[in-house]
Amino acid sequence: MTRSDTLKKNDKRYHHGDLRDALLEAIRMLVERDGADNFKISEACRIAGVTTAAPYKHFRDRDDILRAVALAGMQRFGKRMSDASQEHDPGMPKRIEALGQAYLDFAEAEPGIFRMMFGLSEHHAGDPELEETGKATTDLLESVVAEHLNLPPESTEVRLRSYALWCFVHGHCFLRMDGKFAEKYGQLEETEILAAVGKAMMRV
Amino acid sequence: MTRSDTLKKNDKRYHHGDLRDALLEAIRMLVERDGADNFKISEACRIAGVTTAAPYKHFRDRDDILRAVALAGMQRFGKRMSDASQEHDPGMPKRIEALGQAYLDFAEAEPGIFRMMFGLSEHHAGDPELEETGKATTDLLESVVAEHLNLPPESTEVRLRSYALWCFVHGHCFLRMDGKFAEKYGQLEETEILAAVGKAMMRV
DNA sequence: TGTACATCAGTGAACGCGCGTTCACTGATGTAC
DNA sequence: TGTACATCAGTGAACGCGCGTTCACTGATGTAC
Repeated sequence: MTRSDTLKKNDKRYHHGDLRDALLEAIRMLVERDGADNFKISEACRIAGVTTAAPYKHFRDRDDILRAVALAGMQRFGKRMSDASQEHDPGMPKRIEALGQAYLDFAEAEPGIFRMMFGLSEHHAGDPELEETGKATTDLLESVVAEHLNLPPESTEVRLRSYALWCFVHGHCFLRMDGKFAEKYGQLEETEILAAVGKAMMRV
Repeated sequence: MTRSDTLKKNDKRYHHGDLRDALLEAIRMLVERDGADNFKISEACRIAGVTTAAPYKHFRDRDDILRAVALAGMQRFGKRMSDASQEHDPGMPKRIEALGQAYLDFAEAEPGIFRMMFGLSEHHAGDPELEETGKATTDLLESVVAEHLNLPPESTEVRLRSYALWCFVHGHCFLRMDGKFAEKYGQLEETEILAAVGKAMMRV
C-alpha cells in the first residue's frame, strides 16, 4: 500500500508524498485515453493535485516521463507473462497457451501502453534498461518453447518457432486493437482460432 | 504526370495548380519522418510553397488531411497487393508468397503510413471509404487462399487460414519496424523464416 | 525533550513558442457573349 | 477575336490557445546536538 492510498481525498498537504507514482499512474491512464503522443503533463498534474512545475522535481522532461511510463508497463507485462508461465508445470503444452493468453490479455487491458511499449520513438532506441526488460520476456518465451520441443533454447529451431509464434500473437493483438478482427469475426471464435493456429505452429 | 511536375522549381505563380496532391505528398513524407500525430501542416505548406491558409481551400481541417493521406496510402497498398497477385497465375502457391512479400515491402517502404493506416484514431472509425478500401485487400487475400486450398472463399477454413496468415505477416511487420526482429535475427534469415512459416500455415 | 538548521518537494506565476485556423482581400483563369 | 465578368485558389496577417518548461520562493520534514 503506497502512502497516497492512506490519505483522504481532500487531505491537502504541501508534500504529496508519492508524487512520482501518482504521476505515473495518471499518465498511464492518459496514455490509454489519448495515446503516447497526445497526453498532457498538465492534465496529469491536475489529476495528481499538484502544480505543473512539480513533475520536474522527479523527471527531467516529457521524454523522461514517457520512458518511465513505458518501463513500468513493460515490467507489469513481464510479470504477467512470468506469472502465467508459472501456473503450469514445466514441459506442459498449456504453458505456451498461457503465455499467449497473457500476451493477449495485457494488450486488451492496456492497449495504449502496449502500443507505446513497442512503438517508442528513436529517442528511446537503445535504452539498455528498456531493452533488457523486453528481452527478459522473449527469453521466457524461448525457454518455454524449448521445453515443449525438448530442444536447447539457443537452437535455431526454437528461436524460429518462438519468433513465428510471437509474430502471430503480436499481429492478432494489433489487428484486434485496430478493429480489423472485429470487422470480420465474432468475438466467440477467438480462442479457437488461436488454439488451432498455435497447435499448427508447434507441430513437430 | 501531374501538372506540378511540368513546372520549374522557382516558377512562382499565384495558382499552384496541383496543391491538393502536392500537400498530400508533402504530408506523406512528414508522416514518415514525424508520425501521424506529429506532422505540422505549416511544414507541409512550406514544402509546397504556399501560405499556411492555403490548405483550407482543399481540406476541412487537420483530421480531414489525415484521412486523405491515409486513404491514398491504402490505395497504394491495395494496388501493390493486387499487382503482386497478378504476377502469378491463379492457383499457384507463389501467389500467396507474392502477397506476403508485397505486404512486407510496403511496410518497409512506408512504415509511417503503414502504421497510420492501421492505427487511425476513433475520429475515422467507421469511415465507409476507408473501410471499403481496406476490405478490398483482405478480400483479395481470401480469394487467393481459397484458390490455393481449392475451397470456397466464404468457407470458415479459408477465412481462418487467411486471418492466421494475416496475423503472422502483420505481426512480423510491426516487430521489424519496432526493431524487435533486428535485435534477435540477422536480416539474412528473413525470407527463410517467412517461407517456412507460410508453408506450415498452409499445410492442408 | 527541545531547538536550530539543512534539505528539497511543491508553489505560483510567467515565459516563450509554435501551431491550427480564420478573415478580408487579391489576382489568375475560364467562359459567356 | 476581344472584352466583361464570375469564380475561387492562394495571400498576408493576425488571433487564440494551450502546453512544456523555468525560476525564485516557501514550508514541511527529518536530523544533529
